[in-house]
Amino acid sequence: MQSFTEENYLKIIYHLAEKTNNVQTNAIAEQMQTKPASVTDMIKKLAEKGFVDYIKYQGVTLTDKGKNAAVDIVRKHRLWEVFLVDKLNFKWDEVHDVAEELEHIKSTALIERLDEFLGFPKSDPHGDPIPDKNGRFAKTQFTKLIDLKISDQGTITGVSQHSSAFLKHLEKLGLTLGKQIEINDVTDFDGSVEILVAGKQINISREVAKHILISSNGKN
Amino acid sequence: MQSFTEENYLKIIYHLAEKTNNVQTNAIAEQMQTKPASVTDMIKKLAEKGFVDYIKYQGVTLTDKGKNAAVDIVRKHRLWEVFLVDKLNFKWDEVHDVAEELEHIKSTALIERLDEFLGFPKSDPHGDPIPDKNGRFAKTQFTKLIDLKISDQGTITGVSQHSSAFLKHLEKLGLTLGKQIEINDVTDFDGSVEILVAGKQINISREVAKHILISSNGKN
DNA sequence: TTAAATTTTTAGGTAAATCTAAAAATTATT
DNA sequence: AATAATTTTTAGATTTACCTAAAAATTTAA
Ligand SMILES: [Mn+2]
Ligand SMILES: [Mn+2]
Ligand SMILES: [Mn+2]
Ligand SMILES: [Mn+2]
Repeated sequence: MQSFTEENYLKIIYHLAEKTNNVQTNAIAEQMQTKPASVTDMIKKLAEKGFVDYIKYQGVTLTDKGKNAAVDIVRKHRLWEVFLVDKLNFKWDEVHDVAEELEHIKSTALIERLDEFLGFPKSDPHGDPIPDKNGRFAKTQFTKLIDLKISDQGTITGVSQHSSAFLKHLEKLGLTLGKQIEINDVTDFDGSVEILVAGKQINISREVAKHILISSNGKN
Repeated sequence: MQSFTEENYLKIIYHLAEKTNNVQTNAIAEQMQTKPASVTDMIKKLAEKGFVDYIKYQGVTLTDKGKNAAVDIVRKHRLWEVFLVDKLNFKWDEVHDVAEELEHIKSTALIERLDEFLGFPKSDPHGDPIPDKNGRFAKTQFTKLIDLKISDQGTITGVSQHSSAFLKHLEKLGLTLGKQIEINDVTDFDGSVEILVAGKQINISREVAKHILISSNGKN
């Protein structure tokens, strides 16, 4: 059984490992909003407990045990987010912080019954996949909207940024999960993208386009 | 904002204060499963923060601020218990420990929406009243089953013991909330009570009868 | 391939919540 | 009222998760 803090470290290491194999001390510190020295302390502890493999100065990688623990927390986080949106009418930009707390509740029975109550959802309100109780989930292959070419079409199926500000902005633009879009033009001046969504033509910045994930379903 | 630990102290002091006005250090220590010396430390802290009035060697009483904080935690605890039983099909003997964790989640929006989702329940699975968002609730007046006389009738509306062992035992005997009972006899030998419930005559020990709460609705 | 910049670790300390052992105050009993 | 028993507090440590400052290792750049 891990502490609240250890769980947060494991989850953050897990997410960072999606990008780079060896996760650096500084990267963890930044995510945990703490100092590198504190991270080193915790890393040693996690290594001792068998959650990570650690070589001094070389960063960490999760062991199987560590990966399982991390995926379990991710599963809880995302299931609670579904609960908040589907059952309690939270908006997709309001759920993250509460889920950060709820994910640490320790009860296998609770999370399995919650999963059932929600109808075994496959993805959370931000389009992220929800691991099943064995930790398995489909690693969906998304394209970033920014990488599409003119006249490409697709469906919005995820976002790679979960800040409330970003999500509220998307909401206002009508760019929510499931929406069909088509690329009309890319502005020379600032690289902003003209897209067609729900019959309307709108312009979104490069920064926004970078964080919208599309499942392509048309002429490539 | 109080810590997890402070919240537990406040809740326990609140419950102990339902019996005696001045709550003793040792009583708190027993409930918190900790040592009296630790309790003294925490009491000082709570007094400094204005949650309790404290006179050395005289025990503590909650201030209004402390009472409000405690009632808020009780409200959360009981609402989560309702959620677990009504929505996730937990049994009434399975909910307490999980609710002990859930009660510390800090989000006013969450608890208000949960309350609404549950239909603003007035009592929890053990018959305990749920404070509204202003901390108000009816202090229901119960009689202990043990205090009833032969031929008295009533409805089971609560229990004053929440251990899983006790609740499972009641379940097996068919003594659940809402059940009508009538006192048939009190055994001279061991003080055990013969009661009529759902057409059947059963015998319950004094110990069990002490912890069943009845709202009388018949010949007194 | 040195020197500079960056990253990471060590050393030494703090604050919160706990503990044990012993001292002090209160309450109960003779 | 004196003594015994109980309750409560103090003193001094421990553990966890932090911190700052400085040293050490690694990486990058000249
Ligand atoms: Mn989230
Ligand atoms: Mn999410
Ligand atoms: Mn309970
Ligand atoms: Mn209850």
